[in-house]
Amino acid sequence: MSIDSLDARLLALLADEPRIGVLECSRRLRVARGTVQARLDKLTERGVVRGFGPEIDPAALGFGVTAFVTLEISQRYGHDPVAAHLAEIPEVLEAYTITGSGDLLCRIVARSNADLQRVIDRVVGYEGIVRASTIIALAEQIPYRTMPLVREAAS
Amino acid sequence: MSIDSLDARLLALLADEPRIGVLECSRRLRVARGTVQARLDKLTERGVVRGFGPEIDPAALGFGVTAFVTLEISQRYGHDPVAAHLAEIPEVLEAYTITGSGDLLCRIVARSNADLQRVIDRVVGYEGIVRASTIIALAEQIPYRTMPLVREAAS
DNA sequence: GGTGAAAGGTCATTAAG
DNA sequence: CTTAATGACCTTTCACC
Repeated sequence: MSIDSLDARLLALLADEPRIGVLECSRRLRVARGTVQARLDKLTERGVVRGFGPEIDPAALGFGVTAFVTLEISQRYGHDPVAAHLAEIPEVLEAYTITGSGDLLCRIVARSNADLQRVIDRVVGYEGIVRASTIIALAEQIPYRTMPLVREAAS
Repeated sequence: MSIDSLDARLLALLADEPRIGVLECSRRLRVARGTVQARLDKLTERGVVRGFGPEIDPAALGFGVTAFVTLEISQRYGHDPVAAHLAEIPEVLEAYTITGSGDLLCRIVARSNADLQRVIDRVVGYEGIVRASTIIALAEQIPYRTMPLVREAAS
């Protein structure tokens, strides 16, 4: 069901130095290269590893402002058409339906506070959305991480 | 300052098929291999590409419950000791200081709703935290994405 | 374990800002 | 003049059978 210590060490190693290959991993972990390959294959097919795509930093692209916006949805509209509307806005990085009276929480980025206003205007410019409440992120105290969780799952 | 169309197409290609190499990218994009390498190096050193680490799916590790928790911080404590406390909890995937009266917003995962209670108890078991308000994510309407933003930045 | 194939580096040339 | 792209060559290293 879950993962073991070798899986966790393998993932930590790849997170640390993503460009090293399977052979190099086997040397660092003192196991056969076939073992590393088998572990990686299993982790991938089980969905633990989604992929090795490039991680983009929105701030480096000029989108230095992050905000969390809670949307109140009109009951007459479902979530899906609203989600479809949000999906068309590039600055909406993710969106979740949350507990409460038909609400959505989404993460939005913008080039500046003024630009954030433009993005929010575009978000709420849809009749299914009744109200939006915006929370601006001032500082990133803990950047997105999963490694501690991997270690936790292995123990 | 920003990126151009070739950068965007390169990032989209790598996001789509992460396992292809530099040479394959150059063939797909009809440019020289050195060009692809130079673009990737520049994107990396400018911080646009943070890395190529494995993307871990917490749900596949058994942490299927996601929650957003807003913490109210006692003014006598700074944010930093609270952030240090949160950093020790593996289930806290990220944390931001947000606008408002000394608050923090963090993303938390747990194995179940019952397990979420345990995690939140651990989070609030710190004297610098006055109050916690929890929002549970019911469904992922838009999974985390950056590609639309990359296209936006390139245009 | 062996083999075909890439990665990564350097170079000279050419083009464009 | 500076920056970028190109094709060529080379050596090391890896992935796959």
